[in-house]
Amino acid sequence: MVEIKKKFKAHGVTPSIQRMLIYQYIEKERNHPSVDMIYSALKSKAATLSRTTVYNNVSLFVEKGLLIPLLTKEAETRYDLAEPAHSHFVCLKCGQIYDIPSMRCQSGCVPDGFRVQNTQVYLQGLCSRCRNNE
Amino acid sequence: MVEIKKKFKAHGVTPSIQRMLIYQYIEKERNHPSVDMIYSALKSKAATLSRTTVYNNVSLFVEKGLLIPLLTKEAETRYDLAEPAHSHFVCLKCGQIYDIPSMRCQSGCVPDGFRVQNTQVYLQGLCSRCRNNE
DNA sequence: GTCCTTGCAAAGCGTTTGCACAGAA
DNA sequence: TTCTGTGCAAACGCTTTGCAAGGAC
Repeated sequence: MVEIKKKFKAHGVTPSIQRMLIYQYIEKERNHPSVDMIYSALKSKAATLSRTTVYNNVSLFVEKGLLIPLLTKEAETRYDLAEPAHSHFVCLKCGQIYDIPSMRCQSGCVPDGFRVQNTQVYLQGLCSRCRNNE
Repeated sequence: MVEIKKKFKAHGVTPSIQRMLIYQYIEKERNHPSVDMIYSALKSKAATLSRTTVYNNVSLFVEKGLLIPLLTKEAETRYDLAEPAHSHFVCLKCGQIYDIPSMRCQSGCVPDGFRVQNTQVYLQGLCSRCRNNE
């Protein structure tokens, strides 16, 4: 918890009980959760927690650079720690999202005058579990 | 139109007037359109066209491998030609999506037993127009 | 006739917004 | 008090679904 407060301070986020719980959940579970996954997991610990608060705070975390929203085709947006940078493998069968080492791509692909700020790489295919169950 | 019919046949899509118009629009405009962009552009040419038909057919095109849905954080899903494979640059300021050459990433990043079927790379930053207007 | 396609209308669902209350400084 | 954070309820908007009518074969 002390670590989380430090991280909040470094990113200009004032702590609250709800914020701590939400961030702690994401950092601990590493399951690329949706708002509803966070809400469902935490409402037993914080009975009055509302979905709105989860929405408010994951948006704040994204704005402050603590989280990134993952680009998926699912209806629900899923979130992940912004640091350290890494790429993702999405299983087309079970939908599981796996963290993989950050992939670097060669430069020179962008037209003159464009400035790249960040890169998101999504590998799509079958994970080993789903291949074994085929 | 004859070309489109050939392409449809090669992908197992039976032609209809609506399907031809929709695919022709995407192929010609190259603007990574949303369903609504397609619908708005075509309803003058086909007065009875419905949004449902556009939804039905872009989904069919995706299923048959003619289109891919782009991974974006916008509310509306946007679509692009599946072939030839290429990557995308998304301007964080104006939202414009640019096609860029397909970026290849080095192998060995995926755990054993995983099979990669395709890769989607999104570069995010500022396009030259937005940089000049800063 | 059968089967596929179209398209209107309504429902579904994740997300956002309005607003009032609570809590900290 | 003043400002920030919380959370209920309602609204919003993209998408999906139900279903009936039209068209091809």
